[in-house]
This record gives sequence, structure tokens and C-alpha cells, in this order.
Amino acid sequence: MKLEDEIKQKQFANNYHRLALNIMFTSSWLETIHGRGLRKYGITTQQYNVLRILRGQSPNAATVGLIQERMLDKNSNASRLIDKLLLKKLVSRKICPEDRRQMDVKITKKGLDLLTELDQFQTEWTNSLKTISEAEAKLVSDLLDKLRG
Amino acid sequence: MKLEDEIKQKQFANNYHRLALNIMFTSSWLETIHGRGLRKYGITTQQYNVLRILRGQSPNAATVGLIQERMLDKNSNASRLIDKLLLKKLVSRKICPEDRRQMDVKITKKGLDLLTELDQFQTEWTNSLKTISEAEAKLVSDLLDKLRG
DNA sequence: TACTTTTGTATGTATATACATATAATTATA
DNA sequence: TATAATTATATGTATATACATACAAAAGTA
Repeated sequence: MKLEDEIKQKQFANNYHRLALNIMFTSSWLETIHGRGLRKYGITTQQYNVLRILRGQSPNAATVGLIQERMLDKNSNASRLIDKLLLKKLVSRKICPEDRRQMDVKITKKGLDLLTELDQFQTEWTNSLKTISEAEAKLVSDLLDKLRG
Repeated sequence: MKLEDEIKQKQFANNYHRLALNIMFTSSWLETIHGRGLRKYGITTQQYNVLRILRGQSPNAATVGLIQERMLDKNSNASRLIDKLLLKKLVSRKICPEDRRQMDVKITKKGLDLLTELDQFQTEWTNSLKTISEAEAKLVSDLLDKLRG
């Protein structure tokens, strides 16, 4: 559905304005779908993002800073997301002996198992985006890279 | 900068996955820039969104439901955003006499003046997106519409 | 070595999101 | 008309964002 109809706005100042609104609208739409899917598994999209980063580092530990710099939302608060994941025993956290300011954060067996379970869901939800061709998906992605300069 | 470098991730499952992450990343980037600009004027991006919708209806009133359906983030909570705008006297709110369940929400003179002041800033920030051509902006926007089905 | 600066992480506070539920007014139905 | 169903909005609660600030450890410098 066209953005005009989604937000019932007839016109925009120009195509840059329309694009900015469309990106934010589509992002909210994506996060809503993704979040509802993850909810059944007891985690949020941000917590999922952290777990994915930790799996990427596994079996090594990651620091809070490394997680933060790899998150989609750079303003998110990795410290507190890790607190939540700790409560669910999906990650472990201990002071790094080499640099005692840092934290060694690792995904646990339980966390890895959850991600394995979620891989199928992940495949399904990206498949639901096949309303455009893979070439179009690449084109849009490349233009978004260019947009950010 | 390429998404790969922004979030330090070497590869993605496929171009759909890369696109989904890129949209969410770019949206967060846009909101951060926009939000920092608006901050000087004492409002948030969501409050700005509500004020724009109200200006579009002005001099008529809008109901809370109408605002909600036109917001970029459909899950946002228009009631509470209106509370915040009321405190700043940027909007007025009174019970609709025809249907006493509804609220008549209107932008005030103060609200309109703030938006006028912000129009210049708005032009500048959309101009900052001219790293891609207007034709490319339209193309991406149309493909995002198609992506959502 | 003593002092300053920088770095890594945590925390306080205000705002917003996501979902469930509550409440009052209106509309539909028996 | 009494009752049930629906609609519009508000509120409770958990989570996350945005920014400032705090604090301890490490690194740099006199």
C-alpha cells in the first residue's frame, strides 16, 4: 500500500521528504512484525539483536562496547539489555581480567539453543519480504547506504 | 557508508535480510538526526508528527483516533503525546459535543507559530538527504511501498 | 611516582513503545 | 426500553530510547 494511503497524507514537500517518512514508517512496520514473532519466545527485537551479535563472537566473549557498536540502534543501551538477558540466563557476564573496566559477555548454551530455534522463524520472516525481487532488495539497500553518505 | 561497516557485520543471509536491517538502521539514523534538531525547540519527533497532523486539519479539530491512524508509528500512544503537547500549550483538547467519547484536539496559535519556525529546519534536514537524486528517492520510496505489500 | 585525561560501563531521569485492560458513551439488538 | 456489543479514549506496566552524569580503571604526562 502506498505511504499516502497508510498515513492518509495526500502530498509531501518533495521526494526526499516522502522517502524519509517512508523509511521510518516501513521500519516501524518491520519492527512490529518482527517483535510480535519474537514475543512468543520471550525476547524483544533489541534483545534478539544482542544475542545475534554474541553468537557471532561465540565462543569468545564480547565487551559491552563491542555490542553497542554493532547494534542497529546505536543509541540503545547495551548495559541494560544485557541485564535483561542475564535474568533469563541467555548470557553470562563477568569482569574482564585483562582490563577490569570491561565486561566479558558471552551467550550461554540456553541462548544458543534459543537462537537455533529462532533461525527457522527468521528465515520465514525474511521470506515474507519477497514482494520485491532480490535484485530490487539489493538496489534499495545500496541506495540507503548512499543516502546516509 | 555501507551497512556492513556501520554495524561491523561481514555478511547477511540474503539481500532481504540485509534490506530489513538496513531499513531499521537507516530509520534509527534519521530519527536521531531529526530528534537532535527538534530538541532545541523543546519537542520530540513524535510530538512533531502530531503537530503536523493537527496543522493539516486546522482550523478544524482532530480526534485522538484520527491522529493515531495518521501517525508514522501506529503503535504510538496519541493520548499521552497529546498530554505532553497540552502541558506546553501547543494544542487544546475538549470533549466533542456531538460524541462525548471523542476528544476535539486542535493546534493552538503557539503550536502553529512553532511549526512555522520549524519549516525552515525541516527544509534543511530534507535537503541534507540529497546524496541521492530525487529520481532515486522516488524509486526507493516506491519499492518500500511494494515491499510492504 | 603523582597527577591528569581518557576509556568502559553503569545509572538517573524523561520520553516513548507495546500490549492489556478499564471506563464511559454510543449503537445495535432482543 | 432494557441489555448487549461496539467504539473512543485513557491508564497500568514492562521495555526501550536519549541524553547527562557518575565512577572506577587504565593510559598518558610532568
